[in-house]
Amino acid sequence: MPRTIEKAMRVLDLFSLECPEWGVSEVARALKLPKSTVSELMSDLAKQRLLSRAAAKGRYRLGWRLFELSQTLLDTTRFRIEARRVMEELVRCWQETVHLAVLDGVQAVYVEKLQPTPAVKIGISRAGARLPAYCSGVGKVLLAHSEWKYVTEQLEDQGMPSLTPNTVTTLDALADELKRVREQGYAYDHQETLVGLCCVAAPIYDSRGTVIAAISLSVPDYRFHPAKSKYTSAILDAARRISENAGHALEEYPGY
Amino acid sequence: MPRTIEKAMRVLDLFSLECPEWGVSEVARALKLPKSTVSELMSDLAKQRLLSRAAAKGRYRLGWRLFELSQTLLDTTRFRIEARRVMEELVRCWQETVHLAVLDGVQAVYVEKLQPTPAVKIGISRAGARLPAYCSGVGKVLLAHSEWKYVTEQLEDQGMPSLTPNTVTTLDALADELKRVREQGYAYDHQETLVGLCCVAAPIYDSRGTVIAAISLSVPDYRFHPAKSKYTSAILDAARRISENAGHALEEYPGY
DNA sequence: CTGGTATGTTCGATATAGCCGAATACACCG
DNA sequence: CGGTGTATTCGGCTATATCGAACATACCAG
Repeated sequence: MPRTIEKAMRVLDLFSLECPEWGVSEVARALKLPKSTVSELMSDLAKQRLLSRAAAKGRYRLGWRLFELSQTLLDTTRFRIEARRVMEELVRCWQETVHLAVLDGVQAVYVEKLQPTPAVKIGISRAGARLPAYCSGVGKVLLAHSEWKYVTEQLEDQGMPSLTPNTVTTLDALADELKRVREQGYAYDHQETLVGLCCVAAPIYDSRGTVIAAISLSVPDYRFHPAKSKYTSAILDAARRISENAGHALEEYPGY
Repeated sequence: MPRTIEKAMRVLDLFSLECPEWGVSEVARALKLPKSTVSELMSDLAKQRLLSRAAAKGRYRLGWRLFELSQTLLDTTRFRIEARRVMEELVRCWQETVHLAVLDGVQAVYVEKLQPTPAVKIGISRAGARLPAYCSGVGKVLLAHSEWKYVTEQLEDQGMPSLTPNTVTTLDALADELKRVREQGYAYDHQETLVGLCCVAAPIYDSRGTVIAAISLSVPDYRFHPAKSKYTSAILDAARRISENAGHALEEYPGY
């Protein structure tokens, strides 16, 4: 179990929107490691272009090799192109925010976020953001179709802190909820991530019938309830079209 | 000098558009390393979410952590938003391919590529692609404004293979060319990357007057020469607008 | 022009941590 | 069922990452 990789990731994880630049000493302080260790580690990360620095002894930024690798990841994620097309249509039609997410461990990673043009920004979500899956619509859809044994293990380790009063915070409650999600073929999020915000989310299947992603509509509370069923069928239809394009034969699966 | 990082990158670099999935044995064979070593390394990369695998013992794909990190890189690259706006305008106006690139070492990395809608695809370039800088328009612009000492060192190591008969292949010729680029404030690429393709490229400055990126128009040979000067002033104008938006006071620099 | 306190890098002895071969386990195929 | 192909586990060896001290710079205030 190469600890070097882990340490390297702890360094990379420091870089964020708020703190996009880090010096050796700052990192050493933040991670409580000797400066010398950090200096060598970061210089090597820079050699591999995972980090870059403007001046020869200046502070570091994230390196373009990350973008490179990320692009080959995206370019080999087939459903993304069709998903984007359908998402654009959804936004145009409903004037609400649409998310596309994949499961990574027990966390949902937003692959794409589309908003009605010059809208009020919703919450903190952005493409590339990572969020515990148990407390969002897309997340619950993804968990519902993954191995329960693994999910419990992970969540027992990581805990289930509540983001709002409505967040599911026990494994039992989550098991019930996921069962419902599987049966009905979609998931609601009633202000579980953010107070005042509701979502409907539906699974995207590939040709083997595996759930590979989830798509959701996010709508402010007051606008959501009156038209709940309309939003639901809209997101189901969108998910179905993306799945079909990915080669999925739909008839056999629930919710359609 | 942590060799672990280097090895990890050698693994990640195997993943490409053509080969997006790798098993442990395949990687071991490709890198001529013991399976056991590779197994542990890749399993750890997966723990850090730099790799992911569908099944518990299946083949690996690139992991979403890469996308996550890449997004914070992009989101902290300020000039990108304005650059994209200007690029869209360029494409609409000239109906030609536009590239945005940054320098990484002595290689150019394409940050963005825009094409006239359903056009013939130009060459192999795509966002996220990496290309030796000495043989492209954007590359020469970027090299022209970076430290010559470092450039020579690197190019002596890496060599300067020619991609077309027109490629600059000696340091002396490159020095001359870069001098010209600095003086005139833009660079031409006359079929140096790809036979039949020409470019004009111009530098993008930040508020401190540092060149942070380059933008280019790529035009088929036969269309380029008749309208060379039009394309040139178009790309200069675009670069100027992006630079200004990035806080650059333009008057003091050549080429404008 | 100091002395003080930041910064980042270099070095070498130390012990840790990653490495590799052999053994294990599982899948698939004829 | 043996014969391939996967991938993982184990443990001993040694290479290798680590850490503190020393060394460079740079900056600021007295």
